Amino acid sequence: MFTFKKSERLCGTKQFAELFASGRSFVVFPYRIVFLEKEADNNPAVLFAVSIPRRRMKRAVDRNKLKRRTREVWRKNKADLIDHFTKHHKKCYVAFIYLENDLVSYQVAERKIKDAINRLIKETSEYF
RNA sequence: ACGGCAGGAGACUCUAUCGCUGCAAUUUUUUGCAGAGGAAAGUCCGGGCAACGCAGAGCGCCAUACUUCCUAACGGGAAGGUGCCCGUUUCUUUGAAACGGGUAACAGCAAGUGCCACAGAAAAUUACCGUCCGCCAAAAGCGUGAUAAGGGUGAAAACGUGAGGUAAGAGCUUACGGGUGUUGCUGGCGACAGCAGCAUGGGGUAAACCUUAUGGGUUGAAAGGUCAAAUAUGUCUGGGUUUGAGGAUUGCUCGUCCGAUCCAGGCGGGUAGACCGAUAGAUCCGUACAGUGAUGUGCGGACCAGAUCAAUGAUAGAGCCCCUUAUGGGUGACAGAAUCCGGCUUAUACUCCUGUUGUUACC
RNA sequence: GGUCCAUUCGUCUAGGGGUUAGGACGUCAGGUUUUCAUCCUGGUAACAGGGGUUCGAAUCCCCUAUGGACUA
Repeated sequence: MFTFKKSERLCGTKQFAELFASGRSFVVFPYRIVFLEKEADNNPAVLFAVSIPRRRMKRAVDRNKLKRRTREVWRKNKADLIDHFTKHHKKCYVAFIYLENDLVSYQVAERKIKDAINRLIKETSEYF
């Protein structure tokens, strides 16, 4: 249940173009969350991506560290969201874009991402 | 003992749980193994590899620059030569020699051209003051006159000192010293060194244009190849004839080719995406031999990341280290593979080693 | 990933070895005006950082930092 395989990640030019062209977004600082609901198919219900702009984090070490922290928190907390979408026979693309100029600790990131997941469930529920 | 500087080596370890990427086995969900660096960085050089120029040649452009060697190659490295700087010792007190260390874009301004601000007479066929000669009885003054010793300027001033010589002077001559070029001999593979002879007086600047020698065809894996939904409808290969408007071809020129038509043959091109390129190699470890050394050769052993919106992580505990200190708290630098190798440069907490230097204490 | 370029007052720029680095806008002070604007006078303020070549470097060369362009 706490897996995070290749099939659960957002890959390819087309998927990213679709998400950023027609997706909606909100901000839970320090993350901006972009998401797009779709009809369910055989693939996993939620596809996830994280993006750290080079403009904000100069060094590759810091960008890697943040991406790994974000993915780790997502891996541990995504279960509620997957239940929510499979129950309504939908799927969803989600991207997290980092907005802060400094590193955040694991504990802060975990609290913020939990908030973001709850907000995402609330936002998408209005359409079902 | 402590501190500074320079160089070199290492650059956190282990356990548990939950995950990620690749490979192998098992077989259809499990198991096992492996999983960032000394700089992976900057992209400053050199190569492997690949495509292109439908043959190629020249010019241009770029790079390098003491010698010999190493290397696949290099602008890298090793050993040496020369100049400069520093230290020690000896002779001696002007200085010289030996040893050790550091340093050098160290070919050529004695090939040509350019530039050398201000100051100064003059910045390179010198002439303001001065000295001498001539005109004039003399002085003052004048001169297609001679000269460059003395003066001050400047970053830099036309070999230095003594003697002779001269109207006055001057390498004009000569002795000594030192510079440059060149010839011969000796030593060295060579750069070069030593000795002897001859010539010469020649400012600096090539990280100014340039000359000489050597090297480089151009472009880089987003190169390039295979399969191939969608979409659009032509295009390629070989041979012959004719002709050259326009075009293509590496920065330019020459050259070459495309063009028109006839004959024969073929079906291809290609976006999203997938795969190859792409991870076994100028590889690593140990050892013996050759060599002053860089390095090479032989033997034995090992397999050591391979992703593609991009893996190598998170949590907890223990140890190591630091600060306060019996508790407790904190830190672990620089930094993250992207086609692969060899270098260079830059960044680097802490620990250890070597050299050098300073302070304090003791003998 | 690769290939190039740039960095000069607060801003835009000139200068390509030789005075005190020039100009415009801005800003500050004074003057003009009853006051403000305009105008006039004067001031302030810069060669990205480090090293080298040279008598002398903003300029030439090397390293570093920052910013930008092109290439799918």
